[in-house]
Amino acid sequence: MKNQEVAAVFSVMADMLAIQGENYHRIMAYRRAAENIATLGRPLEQAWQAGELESIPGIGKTLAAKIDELMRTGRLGVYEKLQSQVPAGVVDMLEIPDVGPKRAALFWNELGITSVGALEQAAREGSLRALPGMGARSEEKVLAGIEALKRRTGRTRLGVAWPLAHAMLEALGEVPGVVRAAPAGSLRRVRETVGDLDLLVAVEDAEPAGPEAARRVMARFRELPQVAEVLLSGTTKTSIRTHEGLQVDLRVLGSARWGTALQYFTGSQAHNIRLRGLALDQGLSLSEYGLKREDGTEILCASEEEVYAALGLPLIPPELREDRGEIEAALEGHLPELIEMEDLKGDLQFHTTWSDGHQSLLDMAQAARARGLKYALVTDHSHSLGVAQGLAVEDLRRQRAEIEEVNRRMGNTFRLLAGIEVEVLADGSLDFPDHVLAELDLVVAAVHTGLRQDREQVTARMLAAIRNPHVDIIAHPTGRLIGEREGADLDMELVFHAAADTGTVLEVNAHPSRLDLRDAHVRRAIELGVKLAISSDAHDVDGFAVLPMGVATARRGWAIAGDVVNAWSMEDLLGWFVQ
DNA sequence: GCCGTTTTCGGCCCGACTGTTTTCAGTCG
Repeated sequence: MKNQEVAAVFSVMADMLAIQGENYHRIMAYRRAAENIATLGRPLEQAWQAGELESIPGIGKTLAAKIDELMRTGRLGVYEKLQSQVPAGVVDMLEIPDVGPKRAALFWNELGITSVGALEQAAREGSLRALPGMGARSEEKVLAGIEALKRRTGRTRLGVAWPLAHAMLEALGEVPGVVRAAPAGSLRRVRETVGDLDLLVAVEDAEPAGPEAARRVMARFRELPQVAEVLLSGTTKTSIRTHEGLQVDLRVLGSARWGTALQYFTGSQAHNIRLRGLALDQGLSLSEYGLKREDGTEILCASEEEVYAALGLPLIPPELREDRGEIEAALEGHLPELIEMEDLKGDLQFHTTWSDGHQSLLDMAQAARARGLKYALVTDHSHSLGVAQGLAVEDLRRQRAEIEEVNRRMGNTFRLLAGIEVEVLADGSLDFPDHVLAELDLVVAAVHTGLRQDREQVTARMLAAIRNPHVDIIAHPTGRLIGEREGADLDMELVFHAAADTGTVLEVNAHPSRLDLRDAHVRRAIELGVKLAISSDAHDVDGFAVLPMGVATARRGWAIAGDVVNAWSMEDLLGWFVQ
């Protein structure tokens, strides 16, 4: 069984136990296990075979035994028993905003409702308002929630969420009395998709100017053009839904509490729970408003550094805050010195008008240099990728002459390297003969077609490309498009081992629709000794702007500059591939 | 159900907002 399948079983079990009114902490144990399995980065089956299940955080004897049963039989007795007790439609109701386990159980037990459709009908008939704790307003909210559920499009990609958040923050930043405005939540942790947006605004601390400014911020927020519906609005918190159906939560606090607030609203929830536990161990209670001692006195933190320092920890970068070992590493003083955008010295994939790019070699080279890069590898498509007007062998040689001309014009401030994004064909062979590839500085190989091949076939094809002595880098290894298309069904463990053996570099494609390798794969690849390239895949001069998202994805995978070949000097980079 | 240089039992983060309530439960993050 795959990680996602096991995680889904535990997640649904958590929902069912919640509906049955089970102990809250037992439910949380199932949720934590599901989360950790889903983001493990290596096959759970492998950990199972190695007898290492209990080394996974949140997996103890009981859950390890359940995983064992799932792996051996594909079934889980206690899960099937729960399924016979709690109808699937009742679990589905938890997807509705403002319907949690208590209300789902209420609707089911009191009115015999076992589906979202039946719930909608009951709400329309006015039968929910008579239930204990319910009323006409609550009934309306259930209906509105069902409507929102029907419109919902799932998680929003980073490339969409990021500009939206910054547009809203810019407007809020103009309100008089605002001191700071920043994104928090999964956007600040730079997850590849976000479920909602969390925005944080600090106003001046003075009375009554601060509270007045806070009211102005809330009013301005409710009236932003992106807002379709105000879900709730109080003095510190307002939630809205955009026309696209994305929920945006805004919190406003005094700037003296900025550190605890930013820390808290950045999350993740699992990270925060651990942090609050650490605080309690030291006789402190941590909230978004500050640290409280047992005698009730407060410690205010204006910066996140102060929050972590108060708990005896160094600042943990937002990208690591997922409770995947970062707190232990911080306690032991072993936090990695994560790669930073400033470390990048070059780019190892971009396109020009020679194939499907929109600008010339010279324009692209100048744009890359303007972003502080020292070198870039030209990687137009090879000819079999007809949709991208791929290059034929003779085009490649003419392009080489132009590359050399651009290099002469740019002098010693910048260097273009001659490369190609060569197609890996259906049988694992490459689109160009070896002697052509041998003429290039570096060769990037990519699979664009036949991604649906079965696991064995597509993995064999990828391994053939990795083992080809002319191939230096594998572009966007899985080929996934976030929210649109699953990647190829590759055996990533085999891919990583092969890449480590041959020294073949795997790309972290920085485009927000790809981010491929993804964060969990980055971490596993590094563990196995694989080197990475963070590449823009730019098709125009603005395309280099995505590089920070690639860097952030690498950081989420605990990458340091030494793991990333384009954080090295050009000499070191080229030297790596001659070995 | 997990977890432990204060514990193998007894803890397990903390607060805002809403609606239905005369003091709080449910949901959410």
